[in-house]
This record gives sequence, structure tokens and C-alpha cells, in this order.
Amino acid sequence: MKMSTRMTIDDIAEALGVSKTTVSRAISGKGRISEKTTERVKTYIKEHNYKPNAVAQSLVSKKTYNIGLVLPNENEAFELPFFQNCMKGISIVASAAGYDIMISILEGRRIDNIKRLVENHKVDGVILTRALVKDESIKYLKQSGVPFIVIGSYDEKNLLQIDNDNYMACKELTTVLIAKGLKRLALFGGDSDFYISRTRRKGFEAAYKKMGIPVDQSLIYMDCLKDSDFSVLIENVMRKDIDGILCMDDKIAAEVIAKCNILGINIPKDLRIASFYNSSLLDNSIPAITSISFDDGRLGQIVAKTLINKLEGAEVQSQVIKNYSIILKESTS
Amino acid sequence: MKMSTRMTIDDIAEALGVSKTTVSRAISGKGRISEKTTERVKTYIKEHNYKPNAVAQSLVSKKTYNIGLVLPNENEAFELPFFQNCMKGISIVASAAGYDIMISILEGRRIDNIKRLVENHKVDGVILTRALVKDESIKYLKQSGVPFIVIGSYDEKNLLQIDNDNYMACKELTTVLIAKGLKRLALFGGDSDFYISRTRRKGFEAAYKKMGIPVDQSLIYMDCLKDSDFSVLIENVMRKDIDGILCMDDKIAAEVIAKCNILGINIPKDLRIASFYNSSLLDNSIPAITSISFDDGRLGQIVAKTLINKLEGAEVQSQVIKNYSIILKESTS
DNA sequence: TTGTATGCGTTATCAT
DNA sequence: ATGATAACGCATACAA
Repeated sequence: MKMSTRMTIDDIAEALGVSKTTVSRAISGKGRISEKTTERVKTYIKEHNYKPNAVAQSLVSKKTYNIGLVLPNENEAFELPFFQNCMKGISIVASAAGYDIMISILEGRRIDNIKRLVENHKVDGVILTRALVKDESIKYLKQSGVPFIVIGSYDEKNLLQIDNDNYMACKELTTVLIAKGLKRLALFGGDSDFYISRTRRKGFEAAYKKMGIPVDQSLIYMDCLKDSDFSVLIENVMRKDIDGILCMDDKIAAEVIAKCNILGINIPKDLRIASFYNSSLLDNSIPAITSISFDDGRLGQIVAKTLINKLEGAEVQSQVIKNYSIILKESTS
Repeated sequence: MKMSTRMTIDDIAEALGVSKTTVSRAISGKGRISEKTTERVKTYIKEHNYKPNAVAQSLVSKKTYNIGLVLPNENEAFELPFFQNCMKGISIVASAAGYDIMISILEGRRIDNIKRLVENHKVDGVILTRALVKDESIKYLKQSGVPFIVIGSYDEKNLLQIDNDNYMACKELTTVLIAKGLKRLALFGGDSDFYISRTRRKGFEAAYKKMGIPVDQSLIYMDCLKDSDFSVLIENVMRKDIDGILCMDDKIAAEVIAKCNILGINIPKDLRIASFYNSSLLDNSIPAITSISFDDGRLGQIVAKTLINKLEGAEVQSQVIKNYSIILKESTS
């Protein structure tokens, strides 16, 4: 199935009785060319709805105007609204700048899909939507030479990365709760392979340090979404005389709330709940849940903008952006 | 920012002391060429990790090996797990066949993003993930000539479309509920601009017809996610002496359940609830909810496979696939 | 200001 | 079995 044959720059040149160079210049605006000719060409182009062939342009300019967007595959992660919202922000900025987005969904820990995109020269740059603690994608992208940007923080200086200030946000929420008298808080953490899980945990611990209270490590449970049995987890932790549970993300919080319901645990009377991340998953939770609200779309926009600036040769820097607000609700009252 | 200069077919030719034609043939396997030479070339390629430049190939073959995936923008729709799961299925099949996916998120009802993709020759074909009743994208794609496929049903013969059998599924679930004695069912419908909302409604009505009961049109509420106040909606309908509410999708069901909770309406004692669509949004709902479970990933895979077959010149047909199962749970018991 | 010629990396046609 | 050359559609260095 071939592409439909379409108008080329040659056709225009012939129709207008000029050379293709002239047409090319009229389009790009580069080089000296008369107003009149430019106008003539542009008019013709509009009338005939000519669009330059992006592939041919790509071949000569060595730019694709495509950005690769790498999405995780893990079931726990993939469905999170975060990635969609982020993608939307990226899409808006990219479109406006004339870039298109190619997605690459990782399959397990294999990075073949990223490799294909990069090695086939299908993208000018890559956005990584999350970082693992020991990340093969990052390793590969570094040695491949393609410009790329990581959403999230990663222990490495020479890496372009943009992140919500998860550390401060988690520290702040934890501090507020401690100040409210909720001193014994359990932490239900996500995948410990994800870098962000580390960061959030650190924020949690930093709050305790700041408040001068030692952290009870026996109240910290990582990889909660893996061993799946939240009922057991909750019953376990309830025996430890806690004031509340801090959930590292929306999915964990949703699970905890659901299980509490089943177990007949009343929130907030018997137990307070808060989440380090808010999303539509928690929109309808009862009671309304205390959480940190991030603007994922905005994050996506900033990330896309930064990468595109870099692709166009500008100097860009890693950033940690505030981008959050703490929202206190019934679940911790 | 230029692409890193890489090994070309010429470099290989020179290194091996043969012509580029020979190298090209060794790679593609086309044309007569000796075993020995082929082997020599292939070895060299492996050792030096050569990958052909996809852009150059594209220029001559007029194929991009890219598929455009069009996603809706509406907030109610975009976050639905359906699109992600579908995308995953598409991605798996596409990768396996050597295709990459370019996404295009519609902005409002404007179709500029699709146009860009098509007019710039960035994709060989397009997947539309949902159809509106009067769909501009479809109109455009038809006249543009690019091969495309629509997920969902649409009132037009010469359109390649693949759909879950929403009609039968909704009819079946409704029938089951009626047979259980739930004769007065309200229907809370989604966006009436979406074609699928029509189909589901028809399935609902067909069940009544089949059971010989007239449909009470005053119990049908469309566009529920638009006028947003579910509390009012539910209180209204409760006064009409109904047996239960059928929700057209997961999001609507989640809202209804949440509001019932707030209003102190017990499910299923005071009111039965069922949903025409299941997803992780309902995973933790209490009580467990009767619904139709579709395999979105599988749908995506079939769609991608069909489009790719078409792109490669095969004869393909529109299909309605069963792909669902009715799951009866506590919410209607 | 405009045109000619060449190259981008690959495939395909036609010789040899 | 292999090689020289044109062609894909565009951009650009160099000429005119």
C-alpha cells in the first residue's frame, strides 16, 4: 500500500515557471528572494494545499520532528492517570512546536522498543516518564547519544531531569500530620525499584527528623502493590498502635480505603489515611482523602518544552518544580 | 541539534570492497547474490551494529512504518483505562510487526493534529479509538485517502471498523437483570455525541423489547457526565420507584456508587447498580459491581493486526467481536 | 534575485 | 553474481 502520490516542490516550480530552489526558499524564508515571488509561491501553495514531505525533509535535515515518549509497562503503573495527564501536557506543547510524539511502551524490563526508535532514527529526542533505581533505559540512552530527558529525579549530575518536588511535598505533608498529633504513621510504599519511591520515603523520614522524632522503620512497608494482600497488611499494622497510614500513591490509597471498608475500619475515626499522590482514582473516595495534589499536565508541558529547547540548541537545565499543593481533607481530621 | 552521524551502507561497501548495491541485496535478501558475500556482509553488520536509516528507506519505499493513534481529548473520556489498555494491545502487535505508534491527542473538536500527521506523511495508517455521531475525523480521513480503522461502530458500509459487540453485551446484561425481576431500570448514559452511547442505549432498549416490556423513556438520562450533579440525578430517579440503575460506563458507575454512599443509599438493598463497562475504576467498589467485562487489550491487538494487514495489502474486513463476559456480582443481588 | 548541481541513505533498474 | 546509476523530495553551496 503506497502513499498517494502528491504534489512536490517540482510540480510547483513547473507550474509557476520558476526553479525548485526558488520555491524552497519561498517556503523556508531563507536566502534572498523577492517579495513578489514569495507571495506567488505562497498563494499557489495555499490554493493547492501543498505540504512538504516530512520524510524528505528529514533525510536532508537529519531531524525528524518526532519525540519518543517512553511509558512503563508494569500493570500497577501503566494505568495511573499520571501518565495520561502528563502525556496530554507533552502533546500540547509538542504540537504547538511542530513536533509529533511516538510512544514506546516498555515490555517488562526489556528496552528493545526504545532501541528501535533510536537506532532507526525515528526520533530527535526521548522523554522517559519514570526512572528505575538501576535504569537500563537511561544507561542505553546515555551511550546512544540521543538527547533525552527524565521525568523524576535520578542520582546523576549530567542527566537532564525534571521533577515535581516530591521530596519537599512528602516532607511537608508528613510534617503537617505529625504536627496534628499523628505521630505514629505507617508508610505504605510502592515499587522500590522506582526511584520516586525512594524519594518519597526520604521525604517522609526527613519530616520525622525535622520534628525530632525517631522513625520507626518497622512501620514502613515497601512494594505494597506486589504482595497484594492489603487486608493482611492493614491488620498487621493496626496491631502496632498507629495513628494513621501514609500511602505513597493514589493506587495504594485506593486499595487501602477499599480494604478498610471491608474490614469495617472507620476512616478517620479508627484510622487516618493520607496519600502522597492524588488523582481521579481518589475523586470519589469516602471520606475525602488528604493528599498532595500535583499538576501532571503542567509537568508534562515543562518537560516537553525543555526537551524541545534542547533539541533546538538552547541551553537547558534540570529543574525541580514546586507544582504541588497539600490538601487536607476529612480522612485525617 | 543534529543526529549523530552513523554508519551507512556506503561505509560497509567500502570496508568490504563491494558496491552498495551488493550490500543492500545482502541485507534485503532480494536479487541474486552469493551465499558467501551475504554472509560476509551480515557478519560485518552485526559486528558493527549497523542499522539502516529508516528515513532514507521511507523516502524510497514511501512507507513510514508508523501508525497514527488518535486519542480523544475530553476529560471524561481520556482518563478511562480503556484507552490505555487498548493502546497497550496496539503497541504489542505493532512492535512485533515493526511498526511504531505516533499519537495524536485531539484538542477539542479540532482535527488539526490528525491532519498534521497525515499531510506530513508521517504515518501509513490511522487508528481512531472512538467515533462521534457526526465525526469530522472520519470525514477528513476518508477524503484524505490514508488507510484507517475505527474502533467502534459507525453507520457506514465502506468503513473499516472493529468493535466489541456492545449491542449484544448490553442487551444481554439488561435481559438478565429483567429476568431477575428488575423490571424498572433507569439508564444513566454517557456523552450522546459518542457513537457508542447510542449503541449501548439500543442494546438496553432491545432487551426490553425482547422481554415484551415497554421502555420507560423517562428513565433514560443521557450525558450524565456533563451536568455533573449526580446527587440530584439519583434523588430524582429514586422517586420514580425504580429497581436499579444501569450505568453506561465505568466512570458513571463509580460516580453513582460514590454518591449513593454519601446519600446513604444502600446497594443493593435500596438500589441495584450495574455497569455496561468494567475497568480498574470499579475494582475496589463496594459492593462488587455487576458489569460487562471487555478485554480492551485484545481489542487493541485485533485492531492493530487488521490495520497492518491492510497496509501490507491484504484483504481485511470489519468485524464485531464478542470479547466480553457478563459478570454478576453483589450489586444486583 | 534566481537557477544549477549535488547530496542526504536507501532501493531499483539496467548493465556487465 | 555484482556494479554503476538513477530516483525518492527536499535543501543548500555555488554560479549566474
